[in-house]
Amino acid sequence: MAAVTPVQEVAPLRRARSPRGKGEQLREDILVAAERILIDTNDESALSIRAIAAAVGVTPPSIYLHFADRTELVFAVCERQAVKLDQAMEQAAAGASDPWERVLKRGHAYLQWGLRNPEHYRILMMSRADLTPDRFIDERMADTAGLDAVAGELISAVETGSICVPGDPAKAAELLWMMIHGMVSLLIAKPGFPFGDVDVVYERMLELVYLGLAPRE
Amino acid sequence: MAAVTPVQEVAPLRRARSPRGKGEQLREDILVAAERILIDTNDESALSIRAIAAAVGVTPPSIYLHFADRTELVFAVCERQAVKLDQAMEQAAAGASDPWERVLKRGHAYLQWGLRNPEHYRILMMSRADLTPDRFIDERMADTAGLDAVAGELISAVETGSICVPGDPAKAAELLWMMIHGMVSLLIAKPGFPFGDVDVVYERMLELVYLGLAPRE
DNA sequence: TGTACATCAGTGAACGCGCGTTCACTGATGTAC
DNA sequence: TGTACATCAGTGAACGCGCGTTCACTGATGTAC
Repeated sequence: MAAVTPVQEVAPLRRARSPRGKGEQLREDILVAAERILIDTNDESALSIRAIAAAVGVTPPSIYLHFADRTELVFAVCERQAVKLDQAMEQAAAGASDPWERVLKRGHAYLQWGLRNPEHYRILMMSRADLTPDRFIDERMADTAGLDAVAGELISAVETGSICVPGDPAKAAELLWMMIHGMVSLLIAKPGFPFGDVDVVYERMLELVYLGLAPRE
Repeated sequence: MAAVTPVQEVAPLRRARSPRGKGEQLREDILVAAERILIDTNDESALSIRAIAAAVGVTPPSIYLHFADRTELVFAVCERQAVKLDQAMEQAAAGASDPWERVLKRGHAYLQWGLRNPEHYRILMMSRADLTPDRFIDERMADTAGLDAVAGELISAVETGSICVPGDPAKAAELLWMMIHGMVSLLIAKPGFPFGDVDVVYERMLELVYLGLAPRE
Protein backbone atom coordinates (compact mmCIF):
# COMPACT_ATOMS: atom_id res chain seq x y z
CA MET A 1 0.00 0.00 0.00
CA ALA A 2 1.35 3.37 -0.94
CA ALA A 3 2.19 5.73 1.83
CA VAL A 4 -0.67 8.05 2.50
CA THR A 5 0.43 11.43 1.32
CA PRO A 6 -0.95 14.03 3.65
CA VAL A 7 -3.78 15.95 2.07
CA GLN A 8 -2.76 19.50 1.47
CA GLU A 9 -4.91 21.43 3.87
CA VAL A 10 -6.73 24.10 1.90
CA ALA A 11 -6.10 27.42 3.56
CA PRO A 12 -9.45 29.03 4.45
CA LEU A 13 -8.13 32.23 2.89
CA ARG A 14 -9.87 34.35 5.40
CA ARG A 15 -10.58 37.94 4.57
CA ALA A 16 -9.13 40.52 6.89
CA ARG A 17 -11.77 42.06 9.10
CA SER A 18 -12.75 45.54 8.03
CA PRO A 19 -11.67 48.29 10.40
CA ARG A 20 -14.33 49.97 12.43
CA GLY A 21 -16.66 52.13 10.41
CA LYS A 22 -15.70 50.38 7.16
CA GLY A 23 -18.28 47.61 7.40
CA GLU A 24 -19.75 48.65 4.06
CA GLN A 25 -16.60 47.46 2.36
CA LEU A 26 -17.82 43.88 2.76
CA ARG A 27 -20.97 44.69 0.81
CA GLU A 28 -18.84 45.84 -2.07
CA ASP A 29 -16.62 42.77 -1.83
CA ILE A 30 -19.66 40.51 -1.86
CA LEU A 31 -21.02 42.05 -5.04
CA VAL A 32 -17.67 41.89 -6.77
CA ALA A 33 -17.29 38.23 -5.78
CA ALA A 34 -20.80 37.49 -7.04
CA GLU A 35 -19.97 38.95 -10.43
CA ARG A 36 -16.76 36.98 -10.54
CA ILE A 37 -18.61 33.75 -9.80
CA LEU A 38 -21.07 34.40 -12.61
CA ILE A 39 -18.25 34.98 -15.03
CA ASP A 40 -16.30 31.92 -13.91
CA THR A 41 -19.13 29.41 -13.67
CA ASN A 42 -21.55 30.76 -16.24
CA ASP A 43 -24.25 29.42 -14.02
CA GLU A 44 -26.62 31.48 -11.93
CA SER A 45 -27.36 28.53 -9.67
CA ALA A 46 -23.70 28.58 -8.63
CA LEU A 47 -24.44 31.92 -7.05
CA SER A 48 -25.23 30.58 -3.59
CA ILE A 49 -24.81 32.43 -0.31
CA ARG A 50 -22.26 29.86 0.69
CA ALA A 51 -20.26 30.07 -2.53
CA ILE A 52 -20.15 33.84 -2.34
CA ALA A 53 -19.10 33.77 1.30
CA ALA A 54 -16.33 31.32 0.46
CA ALA A 55 -15.16 33.46 -2.45
CA VAL A 56 -15.04 36.54 -0.27
CA GLY A 57 -13.28 34.68 2.52
CA VAL A 58 -16.00 35.13 5.10
CA THR A 59 -18.63 32.91 6.74
CA PRO A 60 -22.16 32.64 5.29
CA PRO A 61 -23.92 34.54 8.09
CA SER A 62 -21.80 37.58 7.30
CA ILE A 63 -23.71 38.00 4.08
CA TYR A 64 -26.77 38.80 6.14
CA LEU A 65 -25.06 41.79 7.64
CA HIS A 66 -25.60 43.50 4.30
CA PHE A 67 -28.45 41.71 2.54
CA ALA A 68 -31.77 40.63 4.04
CA ASP A 69 -31.83 37.47 1.93
CA ARG A 70 -30.51 35.92 -1.24
CA THR A 71 -33.08 37.64 -3.42
CA GLU A 72 -31.96 41.04 -2.26
CA LEU A 73 -28.40 40.16 -3.08
CA VAL A 74 -29.28 38.99 -6.58
CA PHE A 75 -31.26 42.19 -7.08
CA ALA A 76 -28.24 44.22 -6.09
CA VAL A 77 -26.20 42.31 -8.65
CA CYS A 78 -28.84 43.15 -11.25
CA GLU A 79 -28.65 46.83 -10.45
CA ARG A 80 -24.93 46.88 -10.99
CA GLN A 81 -25.15 44.95 -14.21
CA ALA A 82 -27.81 47.27 -15.52
CA VAL A 83 -25.58 50.23 -14.85
CA LYS A 84 -22.68 48.59 -16.63
CA LEU A 85 -24.74 47.69 -19.66
CA ASP A 86 -26.00 51.24 -19.86
CA GLN A 87 -22.50 52.62 -19.53
CA ALA A 88 -21.25 50.36 -22.30
CA MET A 89 -23.94 51.66 -24.62
CA GLU A 90 -23.43 55.29 -23.66
CA GLN A 91 -19.73 55.01 -24.21
CA ALA A 92 -20.19 53.40 -27.60
CA ALA A 93 -22.73 56.02 -28.67
CA ALA A 94 -20.41 58.80 -27.58
CA GLY A 95 -18.13 57.81 -30.44
CA ALA A 96 -20.56 59.05 -33.07
CA SER A 97 -22.55 62.19 -33.68
CA ASP A 98 -24.88 61.02 -36.43
CA PRO A 99 -28.03 59.78 -34.63
CA TRP A 100 -28.55 56.65 -36.74
CA GLU A 101 -24.88 55.86 -36.34
CA ARG A 102 -25.33 56.18 -32.60
CA VAL A 103 -28.19 53.69 -32.67
CA LEU A 104 -25.98 51.22 -34.52
CA LYS A 105 -23.16 51.67 -32.04
CA ARG A 106 -25.53 51.25 -29.15
CA GLY A 107 -26.86 48.00 -30.58
CA HIS A 108 -23.40 46.70 -31.14
CA ALA A 109 -22.34 47.57 -27.59
CA TYR A 110 -25.46 45.82 -26.28
CA LEU A 111 -24.55 42.73 -28.28
CA GLN A 112 -20.95 42.74 -27.16
CA TRP A 113 -21.78 43.26 -23.53
CA GLY A 114 -24.33 40.44 -23.57
CA LEU A 115 -21.96 37.98 -25.16
CA ARG A 116 -19.10 38.90 -22.85
CA ASN A 117 -21.30 38.63 -19.77
CA PRO A 118 -23.73 35.91 -20.77
CA GLU A 119 -24.75 34.94 -17.26
CA HIS A 120 -25.21 38.54 -16.25
CA TYR A 121 -27.31 39.04 -19.34
CA ARG A 122 -29.31 35.97 -18.46
CA ILE A 123 -30.16 37.28 -15.02
CA LEU A 124 -31.01 40.70 -16.31
CA MET A 125 -33.02 39.80 -19.38
CA MET A 126 -33.86 36.12 -19.46
CA SER A 127 -34.72 35.19 -15.89
CA ARG A 128 -38.12 34.52 -14.43
CA ALA A 129 -39.84 37.76 -13.58
CA ASP A 130 -40.31 36.82 -9.93
CA LEU A 131 -36.57 36.48 -9.53
CA THR A 132 -35.95 39.91 -10.98
CA PRO A 133 -36.52 43.21 -9.23
CA ASP A 134 -39.67 45.02 -10.22
CA ARG A 135 -37.75 47.82 -11.76
CA PHE A 136 -36.46 45.38 -14.36
CA ILE A 137 -39.83 44.11 -15.45
CA ASP A 138 -41.85 47.28 -15.73
CA GLU A 139 -41.55 50.66 -17.37
CA ARG A 140 -38.24 51.33 -15.74
CA MET A 141 -36.84 48.47 -17.78
CA ALA A 142 -36.95 50.94 -20.64
CA ASP A 143 -34.13 52.76 -18.96
CA THR A 144 -31.93 49.72 -18.71
CA ALA A 145 -32.31 48.84 -22.34
CA GLY A 146 -31.65 52.45 -23.28
CA LEU A 147 -34.99 52.65 -25.03
CA ASP A 148 -35.61 56.32 -24.43
CA ALA A 149 -32.20 57.24 -25.75
CA VAL A 150 -32.69 55.11 -28.86
CA ALA A 151 -36.17 56.53 -29.43
CA GLY A 152 -34.72 60.03 -29.26
CA GLU A 153 -31.99 59.14 -31.69
CA LEU A 154 -34.48 57.60 -34.08
CA ILE A 155 -36.46 60.84 -34.06
CA SER A 156 -33.31 62.83 -34.77
CA ALA A 157 -32.34 60.42 -37.51
CA VAL A 158 -35.72 60.85 -39.15
CA GLU A 159 -35.29 64.61 -38.97
CA THR A 160 -31.90 64.51 -40.62
CA GLY A 161 -33.33 62.19 -43.24
CA SER A 162 -31.05 59.20 -42.60
CA ILE A 163 -33.96 56.89 -41.98
CA CYS A 164 -37.70 56.68 -42.25
CA VAL A 165 -39.53 55.08 -39.33
CA PRO A 166 -42.99 53.64 -39.88
CA GLY A 167 -45.17 54.53 -36.88
CA ASP A 168 -44.12 55.62 -33.42
CA PRO A 169 -40.32 55.87 -32.96
CA ALA A 170 -40.69 54.79 -29.30
CA LYS A 171 -42.36 51.62 -30.46
CA ALA A 172 -39.74 51.17 -33.16
CA ALA A 173 -37.09 51.40 -30.44
CA GLU A 174 -38.84 48.55 -28.64
CA LEU A 175 -38.82 46.48 -31.81
CA LEU A 176 -35.11 47.08 -32.31
CA TRP A 177 -34.59 46.04 -28.68
CA MET A 178 -36.50 42.81 -29.34
CA MET A 179 -34.43 42.12 -32.41
CA ILE A 180 -31.08 42.61 -30.79
CA HIS A 181 -32.24 40.77 -27.69
CA GLY A 182 -33.29 37.86 -29.88
CA MET A 183 -29.83 37.78 -31.38
CA VAL A 184 -28.00 38.00 -28.05
CA SER A 185 -30.18 35.53 -26.23
CA LEU A 186 -30.12 32.92 -29.00
CA LEU A 187 -26.36 33.19 -29.29
CA ILE A 188 -26.14 32.66 -25.54
CA ALA A 189 -28.67 29.83 -25.37
CA LYS A 190 -27.53 27.98 -28.50
CA PRO A 191 -23.75 28.30 -28.58
CA GLY A 192 -23.48 25.22 -30.77
CA PHE A 193 -25.63 26.57 -33.56
CA PRO A 194 -23.64 27.66 -36.63
CA PHE A 195 -24.80 31.25 -36.75
CA GLY A 196 -21.38 32.31 -37.95
CA ASP A 197 -19.36 35.34 -36.93
CA VAL A 198 -21.23 37.58 -34.54
CA ASP A 199 -20.34 40.85 -36.20
CA VAL A 200 -21.36 39.50 -39.57
CA VAL A 201 -24.70 38.43 -38.16
CA TYR A 202 -25.15 41.88 -36.67
CA GLU A 203 -24.42 43.52 -39.99
CA ARG A 204 -26.81 41.20 -41.75
CA MET A 205 -29.56 42.00 -39.31
CA LEU A 206 -29.02 45.72 -39.76
CA GLU A 207 -28.98 45.33 -43.50
CA LEU A 208 -32.28 43.49 -43.35
CA VAL A 209 -33.90 46.00 -41.05
CA TYR A 210 -32.57 48.93 -43.06
CA LEU A 211 -33.42 47.69 -46.52
CA GLY A 212 -36.53 45.74 -45.57
CA LEU A 213 -38.04 42.88 -47.51
CA ALA A 214 -40.34 44.92 -49.71
CA PRO A 215 -39.54 44.43 -53.40
CA ARG A 216 -37.75 47.42 -54.93
CA GLU A 217 -39.20 48.77 -58.12
CA MET B 1 -58.76 25.75 23.62
CA ALA B 2 -60.60 24.88 20.44
CA ALA B 3 -61.14 21.22 19.74
CA VAL B 4 -58.51 19.92 17.40
CA THR B 5 -60.24 19.23 14.13
CA PRO B 6 -58.77 16.12 12.58
CA VAL B 7 -56.58 16.92 9.63
CA GLN B 8 -58.14 15.70 6.44
CA GLU B 9 -55.85 12.93 5.34
CA VAL B 10 -54.80 13.63 1.77
CA ALA B 11 -55.56 10.60 -0.31
CA PRO B 12 -52.32 9.37 -1.96
CA LEU B 13 -54.27 9.09 -5.21
CA ARG B 14 -52.34 6.12 -6.28
CA ARG B 15 -52.22 5.27 -9.94
CA ALA B 16 -53.50 1.84 -10.90
CA ARG B 17 -50.66 -0.49 -11.77
CA SER B 18 -50.28 -1.06 -15.49
CA PRO B 19 -51.18 -4.55 -16.65
CA ARG B 20 -48.37 -6.81 -17.73
CA GLY B 21 -46.73 -5.75 -20.96
CA LYS B 22 -48.11 -2.23 -20.66
CA GLY B 23 -45.25 -0.81 -18.60
CA GLU B 24 -44.57 1.79 -21.26
CA GLN B 25 -47.83 3.49 -20.37
CA LEU B 26 -46.18 4.93 -17.29
CA ARG B 27 -43.56 6.64 -19.43
CA GLU B 28 -46.32 8.39 -21.33
CA ASP B 29 -48.11 9.34 -18.12
CA ILE B 30 -44.88 10.77 -16.71
CA LEU B 31 -44.32 12.99 -19.72
CA VAL B 32 -47.90 14.21 -19.71
CA ALA B 33 -47.68 14.99 -16.00
CA ALA B 34 -44.40 16.85 -16.55
CA GLU B 35 -46.00 19.05 -19.19
CA ARG B 36 -48.95 19.67 -16.91
CA ILE B 37 -46.65 20.75 -14.09
CA LEU B 38 -44.84 23.19 -16.36
CA ILE B 39 -48.13 24.74 -17.41
CA ASP B 40 -49.47 24.93 -13.86
CA THR B 41 -46.38 26.22 -12.09
CA ASN B 42 -44.63 28.14 -14.84
CA ASP B 43 -41.43 27.12 -13.19
CA GLU B 44 -38.96 24.61 -14.51
CA SER B 45 -37.47 24.09 -11.08
CA ALA B 46 -40.86 22.73 -9.97
CA LEU B 47 -40.21 19.86 -12.36
CA SER B 48 -38.64 17.56 -9.79
CA ILE B 49 -38.65 13.79 -9.87
CA ARG B 50 -40.67 13.81 -6.69
CA ALA B 51 -43.24 16.29 -7.94
CA ILE B 52 -43.74 14.36 -11.15
CA ALA B 53 -44.07 11.08 -9.29
CA ALA B 54 -46.66 12.63 -6.98
CA ALA B 55 -48.58 14.05 -9.94
CA VAL B 56 -48.63 10.68 -11.66
CA GLY B 57 -49.61 8.90 -8.46
CA VAL B 58 -46.51 6.75 -8.22
CA THR B 59 -43.37 6.65 -6.04
CA PRO B 60 -40.19 8.46 -7.10
CA PRO B 61 -38.15 5.33 -7.87
CA SER B 62 -40.72 4.35 -10.49
CA ILE B 63 -39.52 7.21 -12.65
CA TYR B 64 -36.22 5.37 -12.99
CA LEU B 65 -37.96 2.47 -14.65
CA HIS B 66 -38.23 4.68 -17.73
CA PHE B 67 -35.59 7.37 -17.45
CA ALA B 68 -31.97 6.96 -16.46
CA ASP B 69 -31.95 10.28 -14.62
CA ARG B 70 -33.66 13.62 -14.42
CA THR B 71 -31.76 15.03 -17.39
CA GLU B 72 -33.03 12.28 -19.66
CA LEU B 73 -36.56 13.02 -18.58
CA VAL B 74 -36.21 16.73 -19.27
CA PHE B 75 -34.75 15.92 -22.67
CA ALA B 76 -37.75 13.74 -23.45
CA VAL B 77 -39.99 16.65 -22.52
CA CYS B 78 -37.99 18.84 -24.90
CA GLU B 79 -38.45 16.41 -27.75
CA ARG B 80 -42.19 16.42 -27.34
CA GLN B 81 -42.36 20.19 -27.10
CA ALA B 82 -40.27 20.57 -30.22
CA VAL B 83 -42.66 18.35 -32.11
CA LYS B 84 -45.65 20.33 -30.90
CA LEU B 85 -44.12 23.66 -31.84
CA ASP B 86 -43.31 22.34 -35.28
CA GLN B 87 -46.83 21.01 -35.69
CA ALA B 88 -48.32 24.34 -34.67
CA MET B 89 -46.28 26.10 -37.34
CA GLU B 90 -47.00 23.53 -40.03
CA GLN B 91 -50.69 23.71 -39.32
CA ALA B 92 -50.69 27.48 -39.47
CA ALA B 93 -48.72 27.52 -42.71
CA ALA B 94 -51.11 25.01 -44.25
CA GLY B 95 -53.77 27.71 -44.21
CA ALA B 96 -52.02 29.75 -46.87
CA SER B 97 -50.58 29.09 -50.29
CA ASP B 98 -48.68 32.30 -50.90
CA PRO B 99 -45.11 31.67 -49.62
CA TRP B 100 -44.65 35.02 -47.89
CA GLU B 101 -48.07 34.61 -46.32
CA ARG B 102 -46.94 31.22 -45.07
CA VAL B 103 -43.89 32.75 -43.43
CA LEU B 104 -46.12 35.27 -41.66
CA LYS B 105 -48.45 32.54 -40.43
CA ARG B 106 -45.53 30.47 -39.25
CA GLY B 107 -44.14 33.37 -37.28
CA HIS B 108 -47.48 34.08 -35.71
CA ALA B 109 -47.94 30.43 -34.73
CA TYR B 110 -44.45 30.43 -33.20
CA LEU B 111 -45.35 33.52 -31.19
CA GLN B 112 -48.67 32.11 -30.03
CA TRP B 113 -47.21 28.76 -29.05
CA GLY B 114 -44.43 30.40 -27.09
CA LEU B 115 -46.76 32.65 -25.17
CA ARG B 116 -49.21 29.87 -24.43
CA ASN B 117 -46.45 27.54 -23.25
CA PRO B 118 -43.95 29.95 -21.76
CA GLU B 119 -42.19 27.46 -19.57
CA HIS B 120 -41.96 24.94 -22.37
CA TYR B 121 -40.55 27.67 -24.56
CA ARG B 122 -38.10 28.56 -21.86
CA ILE B 123 -36.77 25.01 -21.65
CA LEU B 124 -36.55 24.67 -25.39
CA MET B 125 -35.08 28.02 -26.33
CA MET B 126 -33.84 29.88 -23.28
CA SER B 127 -32.22 27.25 -21.07
CA ARG B 128 -28.57 26.67 -20.47
CA ALA B 129 -27.08 24.62 -23.28
CA ASP B 130 -25.85 21.91 -20.94
CA LEU B 131 -29.38 21.29 -19.75
CA THR B 132 -30.65 20.89 -23.27
CA PRO B 133 -30.16 17.89 -25.54
CA ASP B 134 -27.49 18.30 -28.16
CA ARG B 135 -30.00 18.14 -30.95
CA PHE B 136 -31.44 21.41 -29.68
CA ILE B 137 -28.23 23.33 -29.66
CA ASP B 138 -26.64 22.38 -32.95
CA GLU B 139 -27.64 22.24 -36.60
CA ARG B 140 -30.65 20.12 -35.86
CA MET B 141 -32.05 23.07 -33.98
CA ALA B 142 -32.78 24.45 -37.42
CA ASP B 143 -35.44 21.80 -37.73
CA THR B 144 -37.16 22.74 -34.54
CA ALA B 145 -37.38 26.37 -35.44
CA GLY B 146 -38.60 25.44 -38.90
CA LEU B 147 -35.70 27.30 -40.46
CA ASP B 148 -35.41 25.14 -43.56
CA ALA B 149 -39.09 25.49 -44.31
CA VAL B 150 -38.95 29.26 -43.87
CA ALA B 151 -35.83 29.50 -46.01
CA GLY B 152 -37.61 27.58 -48.76
CA GLU B 153 -40.63 29.82 -48.52
CA LEU B 154 -38.47 32.92 -48.68
CA ILE B 155 -36.91 31.64 -51.88
CA SER B 156 -40.34 31.00 -53.37
CA ALA B 157 -41.53 34.40 -52.24
CA VAL B 158 -38.59 36.03 -53.97
CA GLU B 159 -39.40 34.09 -57.12
CA THR B 160 -43.02 35.20 -57.12
CA GLY B 161 -41.84 38.73 -56.49
CA SER B 162 -43.61 39.29 -53.16
CA ILE B 163 -40.39 40.15 -51.40
CA CYS B 164 -36.77 40.92 -52.02
CA VAL B 165 -34.24 39.29 -49.70
CA PRO B 166 -30.80 40.84 -49.31
CA GLY B 167 -28.22 38.04 -49.18
CA ASP B 168 -28.72 34.37 -48.45
CA PRO B 169 -32.36 33.43 -47.76
CA ALA B 170 -31.20 30.74 -45.32
CA LYS B 171 -29.42 33.41 -43.31
CA ALA B 172 -32.43 35.69 -43.61
CA ALA B 173 -34.53 32.89 -42.12
CA GLU B 174 -32.15 32.80 -39.16
CA LEU B 175 -32.54 36.54 -38.73
CA LEU B 176 -36.31 36.28 -38.75
CA TRP B 177 -36.02 33.53 -36.19
CA MET B 178 -33.91 35.80 -33.97
CA MET B 179 -36.41 38.58 -34.31
CA ILE B 180 -39.44 36.54 -33.43
CA HIS B 181 -37.52 34.80 -30.68
CA GLY B 182 -36.57 38.18 -29.26
CA MET B 183 -40.20 39.14 -29.19
CA VAL B 184 -41.41 35.91 -27.59
CA SER B 185 -38.66 35.69 -25.02
CA LEU B 186 -38.93 39.32 -23.91
CA LEU B 187 -42.69 39.03 -23.59
CA ILE B 188 -42.13 35.94 -21.45
CA ALA B 189 -39.32 37.39 -19.36
CA LYS B 190 -40.80 40.88 -18.89
CA PRO B 191 -44.53 40.33 -18.48
CA GLY B 192 -44.87 43.66 -16.68
CA PHE B 193 -43.45 45.74 -19.49
CA PRO B 194 -46.08 47.72 -21.40
CA PHE B 195 -45.38 46.30 -24.83
CA GLY B 196 -49.06 46.47 -25.67
CA ASP B 197 -51.20 43.96 -27.52
CA VAL B 198 -49.19 41.03 -28.78
CA ASP B 199 -50.75 40.87 -32.21
CA VAL B 200 -50.24 44.59 -32.69
CA VAL B 201 -46.57 44.21 -31.75
CA TYR B 202 -46.25 41.35 -34.22
CA GLU B 203 -47.78 43.45 -36.97
CA ARG B 204 -45.51 46.35 -36.15
CA MET B 205 -42.45 44.14 -36.30
CA LEU B 206 -43.50 42.76 -39.67
CA GLU B 207 -44.18 46.23 -40.95
CA LEU B 208 -40.73 47.34 -39.88
CA VAL B 209 -39.01 44.33 -41.40
CA TYR B 210 -41.04 44.60 -44.60
CA LEU B 211 -40.70 48.32 -45.19
CA GLY B 212 -37.26 48.74 -43.65
CA LEU B 213 -35.82 51.94 -42.24
CA ALA B 214 -34.22 53.21 -45.43
CA PRO B 215 -35.64 56.57 -46.46
CA ARG B 216 -38.02 56.34 -49.41
CA GLU B 217 -37.38 58.70 -52.23
C1' DT C 1 -4.03 57.77 32.98
C1' DG C 2 -7.12 53.83 34.07
C1' DT C 3 -11.13 51.30 33.63
C1' DA C 4 -15.86 50.07 32.66
C1' DC C 5 -18.78 49.81 28.93
C1' DA C 6 -20.82 50.07 24.21
C1' DT C 7 -20.28 49.13 19.58
C1' DC C 8 -18.84 47.02 15.54
C1' DA C 9 -17.58 43.30 12.33
C1' DG C 10 -17.88 39.50 12.21
C1' DT C 11 -17.86 33.67 13.68
C1' DG C 12 -19.40 28.66 14.76
C1' DA C 13 -22.63 25.48 15.05
C1' DA C 14 -26.77 24.04 13.95
C1' DC C 15 -31.78 23.90 12.01
C1' DG C 16 -34.89 21.89 8.57
C1' DC C 17 -35.78 21.34 3.75
C1' DG C 18 -36.27 19.22 -0.74
C1' DC C 19 -33.63 17.17 -3.80
C1' DG C 20 -31.75 13.00 -6.97
C1' DT C 21 -30.81 8.51 -6.46
C1' DT C 22 -30.11 3.55 -4.67
C1' DC C 23 -31.29 -0.86 -2.91
C1' DA C 24 -33.56 -4.62 -1.32
C1' DC C 25 -38.20 -5.93 -1.45
C1' DT C 26 -43.24 -7.36 -2.94
C1' DG C 27 -47.12 -9.11 -4.96
C1' DA C 28 -49.75 -10.01 -9.03
C1' DT C 29 -49.57 -12.38 -13.42
C1' DG C 30 -48.12 -15.32 -16.85
C1' DT C 31 -45.50 -19.79 -18.41
C1' DA C 32 -43.31 -24.57 -18.41
C1' DC C 33 -43.81 -29.04 -17.28
C1' DT D 1 -55.37 -29.67 -13.82
C1' DG D 2 -51.72 -28.40 -10.43
C1' DT D 3 -47.63 -26.31 -9.07
C1' DA D 4 -43.05 -24.32 -9.23
C1' DC D 5 -40.88 -20.63 -11.17
C1' DA D 6 -39.78 -16.38 -13.85
C1' DT D 7 -41.10 -11.95 -14.95
C1' DC D 8 -43.05 -7.61 -14.61
C1' DA D 9 -44.50 -3.21 -12.52
C1' DG D 10 -43.82 -1.31 -9.29
C1' DT D 11 -42.93 0.08 -3.51
C1' DG D 12 -40.66 1.68 1.08
C1' DA D 13 -37.11 3.30 3.39
C1' DA D 14 -33.10 5.38 3.40
C1' DC D 15 -28.55 7.73 1.74
C1' DG D 16 -25.94 12.02 1.41
C1' DC D 17 -25.91 16.60 -0.38
C1' DG D 18 -26.05 21.61 -0.61
C1' DC D 19 -28.95 24.94 0.35
C1' DG D 20 -30.91 29.43 2.96
C1' DT D 21 -31.22 30.99 7.29
C1' DT D 22 -30.98 31.63 12.57
C1' DC D 23 -28.97 32.27 16.97
C1' DA D 24 -26.03 32.90 20.56
C1' DC D 25 -21.33 34.13 20.78
C1' DT D 26 -16.56 36.67 20.42
C1' DG D 27 -12.93 39.66 20.34
C1' DA D 28 -11.01 43.93 18.82
C1' DT D 29 -11.70 48.87 19.03
C1' DG D 30 -13.38 53.11 20.41
C1' DT D 31 -15.66 56.28 24.17
C1' DA D 32 -17.19 58.28 28.79
C1' DC D 33 -15.92 59.41 33.12
